[in-house]
Amino acid sequence: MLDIGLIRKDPEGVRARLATRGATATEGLVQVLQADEERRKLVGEVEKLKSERNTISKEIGGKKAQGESVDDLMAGMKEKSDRIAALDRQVAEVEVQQEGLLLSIPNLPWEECPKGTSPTDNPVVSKWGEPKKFDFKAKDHVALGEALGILDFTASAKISGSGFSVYKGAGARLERALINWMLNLHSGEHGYTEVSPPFLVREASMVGTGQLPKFRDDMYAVEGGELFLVPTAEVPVTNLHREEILTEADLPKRYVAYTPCFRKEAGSAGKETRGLARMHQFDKVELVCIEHPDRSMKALEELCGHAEAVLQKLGLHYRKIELCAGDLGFGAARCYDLEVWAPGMGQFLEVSSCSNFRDFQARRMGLRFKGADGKNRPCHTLNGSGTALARLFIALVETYQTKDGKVEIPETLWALLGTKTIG
RNA sequence: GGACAGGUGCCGGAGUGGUCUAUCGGGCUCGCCUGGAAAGCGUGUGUUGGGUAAAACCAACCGAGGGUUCGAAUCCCUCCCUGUCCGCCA
Repeated sequence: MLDIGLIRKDPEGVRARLATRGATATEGLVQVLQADEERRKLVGEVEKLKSERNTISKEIGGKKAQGESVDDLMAGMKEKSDRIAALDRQVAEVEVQQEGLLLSIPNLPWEECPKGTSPTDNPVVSKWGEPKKFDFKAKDHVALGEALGILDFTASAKISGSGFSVYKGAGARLERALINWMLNLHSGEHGYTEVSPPFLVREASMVGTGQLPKFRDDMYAVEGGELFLVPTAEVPVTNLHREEILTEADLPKRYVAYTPCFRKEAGSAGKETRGLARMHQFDKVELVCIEHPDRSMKALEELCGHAEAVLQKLGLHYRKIELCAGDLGFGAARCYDLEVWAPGMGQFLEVSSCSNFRDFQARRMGLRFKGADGKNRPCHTLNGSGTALARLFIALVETYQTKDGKVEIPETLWALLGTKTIG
């Protein structure tokens, strides 16, 4: 959520920065300013009346206590109260309107965000490793996995339909080993506190991180309740400190959490849907950081480095790209994507998205810290996948496949997996 | 799911219609005192919105939302949460 004070103070500056996201990003700006002006006018009016009412009510109390007549004071009080009630209703109405508009306006891109309007404008920041070369025709993970009996798409389709997966045997164990290994890495070596959060969250939490109200169609809602299945651990974990005022000494807060992620993926049918690449349910280990505004850009580099460490330790070729303003997610001010090379599919797959939201989410969830000057300011929040499973699984089995259809597992996972080779 | 008891400030804990400007105690801040500390004394101590150059000042907030009233922490309704017991259950 943008700061209404900033919009009021510099509407043209805000408009110009939002416009770098694309033409539709500035929708609602005019209306939100109108609502703000209307709201302040009404509030001024009603508070003056309330002040008068408070004064007279006290006088009535005092006179009654001394047995004096209060008839003259009572005259007109009912009308005043009715007028206040009517104005209060108007204020509430305008507030709801203003809040709704503010919640639907995306974040301001970082001042130095790459310009651009589509994914093709995203600059490649760096590459790590080399694409794996084979002296045979590399299979994709679907062919490999089904032949090895570690993936069963027939079963998952039967149980739940398309967009779901069944891992079996060494496949299931590999999934679990990867989750454990990543949690151990981030909590043990990168200084994150491990959290195991709820997988169902209330609407307010989804509003806090920005999924709602705008992206309701992408979320799974529990029938009859107001709970939603988490689309990412970012939601429950960032909301750990919702409506809190932290001290500067509390910052940074770093959390790592494993959760399954549930996404409807509405409108993405047919794109990248082969095998495990796009699921309605997938596992993910997520990194979350709550930081001081002065340090959040540095924290983004660190957090992204922690995600990169996963790919490096597994010896997987990947590239790091920075999203241009036009490709930035709704709440992000700056974002890096990590894309791992899947040699069987012959393409890069996004396994991590590391974003700095600055104060956008913090404003929505009332997450503040008390500064040295005693003033409360919104914290900055960041998160990044560290990393997403399914696609990591794809890259791993496709990269380490052998000519005879086996998979040779990197040494880092041997102990947790209990074997060096699958097949 | 059922019954009962609760939810007040940083913490404990009063307050059942009117100077509540939320008693009191503890904690913490700053100051005095002291060689230094403790004790003691004094002082201050929330959030949000409006307002202002900044203040002053004003309004709202006693779990949340409605209602009654000139006036609500207090009375009424709905909901949420916590505790205890019962039921159910991994």
